[in-house]
Amino acid sequence: MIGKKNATIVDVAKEAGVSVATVSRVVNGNYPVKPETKVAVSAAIEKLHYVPNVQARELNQRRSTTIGVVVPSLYNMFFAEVIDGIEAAVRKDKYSLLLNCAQNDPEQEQACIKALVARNVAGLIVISPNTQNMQEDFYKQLAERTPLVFINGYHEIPGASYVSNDEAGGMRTALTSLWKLGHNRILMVRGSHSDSYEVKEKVYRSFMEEQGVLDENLILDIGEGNSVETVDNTADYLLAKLPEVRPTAVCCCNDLMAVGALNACKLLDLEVPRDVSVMGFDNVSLSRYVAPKLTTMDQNMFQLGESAASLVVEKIRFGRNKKIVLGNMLIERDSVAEAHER
Amino acid sequence: MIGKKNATIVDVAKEAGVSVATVSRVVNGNYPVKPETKVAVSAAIEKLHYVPNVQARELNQRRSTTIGVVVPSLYNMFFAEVIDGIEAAVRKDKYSLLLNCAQNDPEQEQACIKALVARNVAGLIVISPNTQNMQEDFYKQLAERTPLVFINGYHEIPGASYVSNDEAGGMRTALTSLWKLGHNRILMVRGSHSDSYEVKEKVYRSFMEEQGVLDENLILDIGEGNSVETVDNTADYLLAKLPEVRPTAVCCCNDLMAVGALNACKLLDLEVPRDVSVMGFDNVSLSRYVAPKLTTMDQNMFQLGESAASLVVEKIRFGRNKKIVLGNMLIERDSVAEAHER
DNA sequence: ATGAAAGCGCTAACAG
DNA sequence: CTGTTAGCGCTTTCAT
Repeated sequence: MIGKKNATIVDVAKEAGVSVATVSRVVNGNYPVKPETKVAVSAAIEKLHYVPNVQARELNQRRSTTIGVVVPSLYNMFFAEVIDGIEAAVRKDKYSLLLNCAQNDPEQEQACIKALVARNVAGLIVISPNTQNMQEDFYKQLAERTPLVFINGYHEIPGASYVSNDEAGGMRTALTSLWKLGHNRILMVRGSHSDSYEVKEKVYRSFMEEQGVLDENLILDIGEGNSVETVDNTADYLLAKLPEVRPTAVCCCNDLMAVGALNACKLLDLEVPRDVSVMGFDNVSLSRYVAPKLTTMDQNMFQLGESAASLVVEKIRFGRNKKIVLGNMLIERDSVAEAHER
Repeated sequence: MIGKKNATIVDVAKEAGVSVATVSRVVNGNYPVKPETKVAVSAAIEKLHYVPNVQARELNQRRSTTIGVVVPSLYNMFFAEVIDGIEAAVRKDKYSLLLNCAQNDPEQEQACIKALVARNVAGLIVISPNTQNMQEDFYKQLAERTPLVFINGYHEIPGASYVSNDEAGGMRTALTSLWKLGHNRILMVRGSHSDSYEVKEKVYRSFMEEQGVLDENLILDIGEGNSVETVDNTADYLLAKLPEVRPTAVCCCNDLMAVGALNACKLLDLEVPRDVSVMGFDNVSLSRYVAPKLTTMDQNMFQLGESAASLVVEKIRFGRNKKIVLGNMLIERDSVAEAHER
């Protein structure tokens, strides 16, 4: 490395003609220091561009002010918006954010977390954890030593905190609203490897059973639900599925899939919502920009992130774990209408 | 904090009945260790769930394996996709990523960077730096002590590395293609506070001057270009501007603005591209999902991120700074067509 | 092949 | 009010 070496507290002490303890005191302002020495020290700090080494400080104090975040993907705006919320909240509490992307891969998810733990994070937030990892002992072990909060994770891990939207309730609301509009053949589109999909499918099944119309053919798993290809994959699947099962409505587990559904309909010359209704989930910004605008369940991502941040901090400071379930709301726009015969 | 205390190297040494040096050696595998002791140590590590403390290691070695990233906003998918590229590349080199969001605020941008420096990052990547900060001494000072790379930053800072798309070239290509289609009243839509906009406006001006049709009324600054409100703000501005200046085409500095333009046209009953053409910039995923699909300049965000990562690493390891300019390509979709009288 | 010890940059008693 | 010192968890000579 080229470049000037960073000044240390010792350099500053020498420059100012005081001890390192005094420098530390003026930096932290936690003990009285005579005004004139403070001035001298400040001058030295200024002159040498001294920046305290947080790593050293935290090592000494046996604490940490960084929190680790693991996302399955950055592709879905859902995650970006959640991260935004986390970042904003965490900043207020003077923590920094170490971000890792698991790329929808359970092993990489574990690797990310190990790396984060090695970096001595004060706590960990995992967004939409991989189902498989939740079933193994992995997270159980982890929760014993590191404050851990899941966003939209549903397996019970002792000691972990949770924040989620009421996805089950949201799904039921979505389904109910569709049903009331006369839709009796509702195709559910889901993805793989996340608990959220399981939760939603379960609600779908019980709702449909209640109505006495559960049809296994009306559940479609399009695979990875948060990748660059999700929209196009969904459209591809639906190109075959739609003519085959002729649903009156398509109820999707996220907005990416819903946009894929929109595109498939366009290709099949089905007009949305006249010929078929499309329901989204999440209410990412994208849902307002497509045509027709998506009717979708809002997940309030920013708040999801904020809440998660406050829960890690609470766990870090007081050892308390908690569960927060945020309500969600149906955003009615233009992709859902009354069912028609066709 | 509740929870078990993390084991340290000392605990492991005791458990295995060896010295800390030996434990260090088996952890790092950098010195010969007798097989049986290695086994004993490994067992102790396993038993105590020992994870080496990276902070302590790095303090000792006076190095760092974390790199800091500053984005102005997470709202525009442009940034998410760039971060994705950085994350993937950085991971390969065993670095971790400390993410900070400046929320489009120059002061917060500085605060982010200071926090990152205090955390002893090995290097820094700043995406779309704030124009104002680039003009002050701030980055100049910084570059003297910390490896620094800008993504789409244009002020010359000695010692910094740069990666950008050829935004000037891209703008010219976009304009040329519009011009060839007969558009002679091209409204340019830009944002504030980023060098990118300046670069593009400059190209716009000289291009229009060359054609002898430069009209100050045809340059519109919609303010913040990467916020939640960008799309709607743009639409609002355009609702007034479009009837007033009656352009044949709208050339936008990013896709968010272009989507806003699309929405404004819809509201004004202008059909795109029949009545007016809309040109985007970036080619974020969004641009494929709106209707009509955006014709736009691809910026290849992932590669932008990857390249930036490789440049920081190069600067960290060898002290070399470099400039990379990636080419970009016009993606012709459905929002641009020949100019019509109207 | 292994241990003892110094020291990375910092804070926090403790002693003046 | 200020200086001295121990030690955070780790790596790395230097001995053995």
